Amino acid sequence: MIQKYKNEEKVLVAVDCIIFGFDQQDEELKILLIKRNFAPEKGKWSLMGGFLHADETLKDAATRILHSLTGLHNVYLEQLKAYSEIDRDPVERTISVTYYALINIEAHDVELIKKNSARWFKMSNCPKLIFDHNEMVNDAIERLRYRASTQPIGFELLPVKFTMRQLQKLYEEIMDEKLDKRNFTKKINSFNILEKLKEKNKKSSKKGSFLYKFNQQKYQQKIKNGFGFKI
Amino acid sequence: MIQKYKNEEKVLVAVDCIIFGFDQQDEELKILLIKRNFAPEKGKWSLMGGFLHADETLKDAATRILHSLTGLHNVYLEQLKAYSEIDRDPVERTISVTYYALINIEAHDVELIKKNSARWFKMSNCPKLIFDHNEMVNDAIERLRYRASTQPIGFELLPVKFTMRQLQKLYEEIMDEKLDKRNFTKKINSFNILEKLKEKNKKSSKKGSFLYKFNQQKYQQKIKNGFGFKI
DNA sequence: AAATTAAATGTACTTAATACATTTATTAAA
DNA sequence: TTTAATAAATGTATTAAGTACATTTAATTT
Repeated sequence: MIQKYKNEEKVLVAVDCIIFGFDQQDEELKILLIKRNFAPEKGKWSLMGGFLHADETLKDAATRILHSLTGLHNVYLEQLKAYSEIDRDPVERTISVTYYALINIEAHDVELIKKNSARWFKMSNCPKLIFDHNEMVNDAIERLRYRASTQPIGFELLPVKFTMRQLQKLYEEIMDEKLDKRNFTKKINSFNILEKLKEKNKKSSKKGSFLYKFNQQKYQQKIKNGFGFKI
Repeated sequence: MIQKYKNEEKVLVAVDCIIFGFDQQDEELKILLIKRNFAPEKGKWSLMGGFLHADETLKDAATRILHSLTGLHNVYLEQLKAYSEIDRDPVERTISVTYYALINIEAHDVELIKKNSARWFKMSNCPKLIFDHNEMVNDAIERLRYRASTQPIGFELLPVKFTMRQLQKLYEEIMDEKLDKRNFTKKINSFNILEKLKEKNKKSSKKGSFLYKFNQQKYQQKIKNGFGFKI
């Protein structure tokens, strides 16, 4: 039998989730925050988080935490970074590993969110958060931008059928810059990951705009092989 | 007084370092590995690592570990990722956070390395490592490639004065592809981060090749603002 | 004087990025 | 039924960046 490691100090490990959603009503990128209901910083806004259990990986923990807030399974999750400043949590020494999640904002469980006193906030209007959570959010949006410029983003954040305008607005929100419609369309089409449907969405204009959906296979291919998105 | 978190499980947190160096003799990218001198897996090759202490951040720990092996201070370090599979360390549940380091291979303390039974290995000839360390190395080289394509690399890995050939070989090693000499020179010059010196390095040819050094200020500027390196 | 070595150098071609304005389909109101 | 309103759909010319490619040059050694 191998001896255990001796005299080594164990620490608390937390997992915090930066949950992104794209609100199709007002075409804005949002994050889901909870109102902390215990001391310290009770009543302040915070990322959804929890402690790592002995029998789960970090991703397991992130999945569990996300499910407990949104009711969602099979969510896109990517590990971001470990935060370890000694006093980042004033209660006790805790390091935190962050994950960011991309979810379809229409699909989550509204009741659960209420129960957890959670709310969607515009990214551009993110409140002051507890501890180092604002830094986490900033790091997450930076990573999301990187991902959106190297792999397709959208399937996780949009409904199954969507318009070219919605996709463009999503990219504009992520990149935080206006894009040219014609160049955007040209670029997206060149990736050959969309299927144009015969249906139109008539909500936005008299003319209506055609709906698209992702070609799953080609989309997954692009995720694997990547692309250079620059416009 | 705020209560401590109760009933939460603490875990061991390790830090493992992927230490890159560029060997100017044989113009190869190498990593520094140690021969593990305790069970389990005694005698096997491993990344240099250690446990996180209560009074230090993860980066502090990485710095300490790196210093204990190389004698170097002020080394370039970047956090990579946390690894948390339950049985990744068979002794006891341990999560590990990796950092990669870029060092000038000529500058380290050779005695210390010997004492730690460490050795430089060609990246392309990395041996089988313990636990999930090979995965860590693969993730590290991927990140290094990303960094080399968005920010200048070189200052950390090359001597103060170097030839254009050395810089090109370094990039070729990192990217694992041959580059065209004229296009490489053109590109690097367009970044305007080098100063051409009057001196020549006569070792490599009869004609000799001019030495360059980085313009510190412009180099740091590029690190902040980034560039697109693609050849 | 000739041979050797790697360094230094430029151009034409192809591809990708950018800037930019008009017409069209449909519905609702006059 | 005509007109007004709305956002959608669409193409081209220009500029910038990436790629492919071969010869001459400086210095040293034989």
